[in-house]
Amino acid sequence: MTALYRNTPDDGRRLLGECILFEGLAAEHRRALVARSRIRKLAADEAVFLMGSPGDSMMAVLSGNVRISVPSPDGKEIVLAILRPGEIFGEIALLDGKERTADARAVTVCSLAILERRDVLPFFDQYPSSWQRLVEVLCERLRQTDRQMAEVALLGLPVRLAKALLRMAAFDPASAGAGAAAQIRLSQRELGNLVGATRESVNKCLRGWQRKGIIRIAESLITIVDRPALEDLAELIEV
Amino acid sequence: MTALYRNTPDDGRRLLGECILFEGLAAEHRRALVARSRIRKLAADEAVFLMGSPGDSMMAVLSGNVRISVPSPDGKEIVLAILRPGEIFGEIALLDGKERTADARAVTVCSLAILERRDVLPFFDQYPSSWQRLVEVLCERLRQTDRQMAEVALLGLPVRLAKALLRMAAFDPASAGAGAAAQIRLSQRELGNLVGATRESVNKCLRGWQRKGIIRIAESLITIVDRPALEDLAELIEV
DNA sequence: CGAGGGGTGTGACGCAGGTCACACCCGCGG
DNA sequence: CCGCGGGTGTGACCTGCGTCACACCCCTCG
Repeated sequence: MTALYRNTPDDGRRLLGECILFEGLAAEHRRALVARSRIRKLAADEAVFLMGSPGDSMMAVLSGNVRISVPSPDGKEIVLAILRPGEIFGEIALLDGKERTADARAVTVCSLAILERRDVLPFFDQYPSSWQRLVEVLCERLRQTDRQMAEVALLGLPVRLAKALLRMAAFDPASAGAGAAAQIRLSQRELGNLVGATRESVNKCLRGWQRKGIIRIAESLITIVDRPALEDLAELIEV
Repeated sequence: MTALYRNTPDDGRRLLGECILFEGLAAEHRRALVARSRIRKLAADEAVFLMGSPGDSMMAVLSGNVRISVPSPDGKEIVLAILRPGEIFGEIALLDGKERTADARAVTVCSLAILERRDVLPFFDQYPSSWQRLVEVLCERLRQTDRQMAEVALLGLPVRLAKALLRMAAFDPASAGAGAAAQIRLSQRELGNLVGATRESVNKCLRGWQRKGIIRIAESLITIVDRPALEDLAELIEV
C-alpha cells in the first residue's frame, strides 16, 4: 500500500500475477511463471523494441505507460495503443515466432516484466487451461483493432478525437469517481498520432471545445469538464 | 477432381479438414470435428450474420467468397477482409462469447461449414495441441489488421489501391503461374469500400493506370498487365 | 543570461478526395 | 418495346485537413 511498493522487484512480480492474462490462474501456476520473469526498468521515451526486430519475448506492464506505434518511412507515425499497468504486449511475435510488427516505447518511466518464449510456451503446455485465457486476450485485441479500423476509415476527425479523449480519460485515477472531472496527460501532437491527424488540427478542434466549455486545456493536460457533451460529440454521425 | 466435387456435403466436409485452422491436426482429431460440422449454402449477397448479433458459431469457407465489413450509420461501410475457401471467420465471438463485431455476407454463392461453440470448445479441451494452431491464426489476423490500420492512416489512396489490387490478385487462380496476368473480379464501388474511398476516386485512379498500360479494365474485371509497375506504386512513399 | 527545444495558438494557402450531377452501356423483367 | 437498376466514366465544385509560417511561453543547459 505504500507509494513505493512498485519499485521493489518482488512486489513488481506480484503485480504480474494480477495482470489480465494470468489473473484467472491458480496461485501455484502463477508462481511458476512469475519465477521465470525478468524485470526491466525503462526511462521515459526509451524503446522496448522496434518494428522488424525478432521477437522472442513478451512483456507485462508493471508500472508506467507504454506506447505501441507504427512508424511510416516519411517520419509520421500512428499510435495503435497506449498501455497501462496490468496489460501485456509483444505476445504476437512471441507466439508465432515472426518479427515485431510495431514499435514499443516507454511513455513515462516504467518497469516491465519480461517473459521469454522458452519459458512461456512450456508453461502453456503444462497448464492447458491458460490457453483459454490467452485466446480471450487476443480476441479482445482483435475487437479493438477492428473498431479502431472502422473509426479511422468512416469517421471525421472531431468524432475520432472525442472518442480518443473518452478512452484516455479512463487512464486517469481521479476519474474513477463517477461524476469526477477526468484528466488526460498527453501532448496535442501525441493525440494527433493517436487519431491519425496533425497537431494543428487537433489544437483547433480542442480550442473550439474549450470555448464551448466542454474541456479545459493547460500544458499537456486536458480536463474533461462536460463529459456528456463530449459523449454526444463522439456519437455524432458526420454532421 | 471433378468440377462438382465441392457440391457434395461429404467432400465439402473433407475440405474443412484442410483449412488452416485444422490442417496440422491428426486425422482422427479432424474427423472428430468434421463429424460435428453442419453445412450451409448461401446465395450471392446473402448475409451470414450481422454486427451486434450474438455469436455462438464460427464458419469455415468451403467454396465461394465471404466479405467481412463494418457498416456505418450513414450508409457507408468499410470492408475488413474478403475470405477464400479454406479460411475461417466468426471465431472471435465464438471464443469470447460476445457480440459479433462485423457483418459477414456471401459475395458469390458459397457454402460454409458451421461449427457451434458447444462442439468446438470441448474439442479444444480434448485436443490441447489445437490451441497452438488457433493462436497462430489469431496472431496472423492481428498482424493483418495492424498492417491495414497503418495503411489507412498513413498512406494515400493510390498506394492503398495498388496494395489492395495486389492482395486481391492472389485470389485469381490464373495468377498462380509466376508471370501470368492476374485478374480481379470486383466492382469499383467494392474496391472503394475495401480501401476506404469512394467509387469515383477509385475510378479516376484506375483509369489513369489503364492509360499508362499498367492494368486493363472491363466490366467488373480488372486485369493486371504490368505487375512490377503496380508493385512500384504500392511501395511509393507519398509523392 | 541567451540560445535552443518543446509545448501551444493561429492564420493563409493548397490539395486530395468527397459530393453531386449527369451520360452511357448492358441485361432483365414486364 | 420501354423502364429500371447496376455497373462505369467524367467533370464541376466544395471542404476538411494537411502544410507552412510564425508568435508566444516555459524550462533547461551551457
